[in-house]
Amino acid sequence: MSELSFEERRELFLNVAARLFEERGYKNTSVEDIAAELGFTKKVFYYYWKNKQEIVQEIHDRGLALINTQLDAVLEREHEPAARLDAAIRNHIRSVLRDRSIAGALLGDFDFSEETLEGRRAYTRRFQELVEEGIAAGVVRDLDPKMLTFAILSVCNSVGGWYRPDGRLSSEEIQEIFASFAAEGWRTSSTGGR
Amino acid sequence: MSELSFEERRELFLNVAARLFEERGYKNTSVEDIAAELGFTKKVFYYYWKNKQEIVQEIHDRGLALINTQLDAVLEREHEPAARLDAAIRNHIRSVLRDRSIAGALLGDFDFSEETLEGRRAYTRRFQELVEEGIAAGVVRDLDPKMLTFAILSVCNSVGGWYRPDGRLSSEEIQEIFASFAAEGWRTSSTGGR
DNA sequence: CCATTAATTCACCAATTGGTGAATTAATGT
DNA sequence: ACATTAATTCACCAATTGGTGAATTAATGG
Repeated sequence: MSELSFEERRELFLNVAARLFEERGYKNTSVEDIAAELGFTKKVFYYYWKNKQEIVQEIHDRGLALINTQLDAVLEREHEPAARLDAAIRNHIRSVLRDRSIAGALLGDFDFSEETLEGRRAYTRRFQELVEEGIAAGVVRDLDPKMLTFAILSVCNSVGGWYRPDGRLSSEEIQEIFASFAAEGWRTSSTGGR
Repeated sequence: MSELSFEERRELFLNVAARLFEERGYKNTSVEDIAAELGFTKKVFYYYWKNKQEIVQEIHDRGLALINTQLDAVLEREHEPAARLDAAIRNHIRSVLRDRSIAGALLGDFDFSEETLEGRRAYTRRFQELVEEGIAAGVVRDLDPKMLTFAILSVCNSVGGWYRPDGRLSSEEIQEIFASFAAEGWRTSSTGGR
């Protein structure tokens, strides 16, 4: 009758914690809050987790691993530089919209381990490489690659801050709008030329 | 010999608090930290301020008032819809780069009063109106105005998150890159037409 | 049934922190 | 000098919170 394994129970904590961190912020969520949400004393939390830092770390690491894996798959299918960057952007937005803990992880206010921060930097670097390849191929504007990468990622990340599944627009629509904005900006391309 | 008025002393606290909030975050800055930075006991803080909420509120409100005033001035000079939106964007980026407390205020994690939140919404609405005027005039792409406004502002705000005055690029360069990205996106305009 | 291990609770500690009351010192006008 | 007010300090409270030790209950295998 005891249905859940140790790992499954951990998963339970993980999901609840991710949701609460994202709703109230890391500092505003106590270990007791997390445990209480599952009907437990906070000591139970410490039975499954070493400390508060460990769980937020794991939320972050899983989110980053997921988005990286999906990016692998996406990039395998695209070969033209502009298409690759566009696909990476759409993958990022999609990930953030689907799994809110990813947004929380990427924007969070907690202090991560150096290792985790390096993971974040590595992901950013993947993007910057796509940008640089695009510039080299002449399909991406010749702006400072680092700044351009930051700008693109900030657009992608921002949707996580306010998107609600029951909102006016579907996640597909939002993805389309933001990816399109990142690619073309707000200005009407003067089709008349010049 | 006592050189500072009550108001001037308040200003002192205001500046220090703004800097600390922005460096460490609101929750991670104690009232004692703020007072200690000025060589005071924390009780002195409470001599000049009602509570912690009051000072963060005032930081936010001043920042918002400043950026609104500057936007007034900027918009008085521009009349063509595209130029107005572009000028508003540059004004926003410039403000965020110059006064770091504005970035902190716009991105902060504290819980604001309803009144303050309304101020924030009003500022966003000004932007959205510029976007809508641009769409009506055919100089801004016909994307969902609200989403487009969010996307633009998220780009503008993001610079506040990592800009350091002693960094590789000047604030003018950053402003140019981000405003340009917001307007045109990352994709090379295929000058070949189509 | 019993011994062992897994899971959970209770009561507590220590540190931090927002905030306060009462007393003390510095400045000021008269 | 002196009374008054402005400015500041000290000691403290109460609440929150991350984390722990010891005991207790539930599950399990022999």
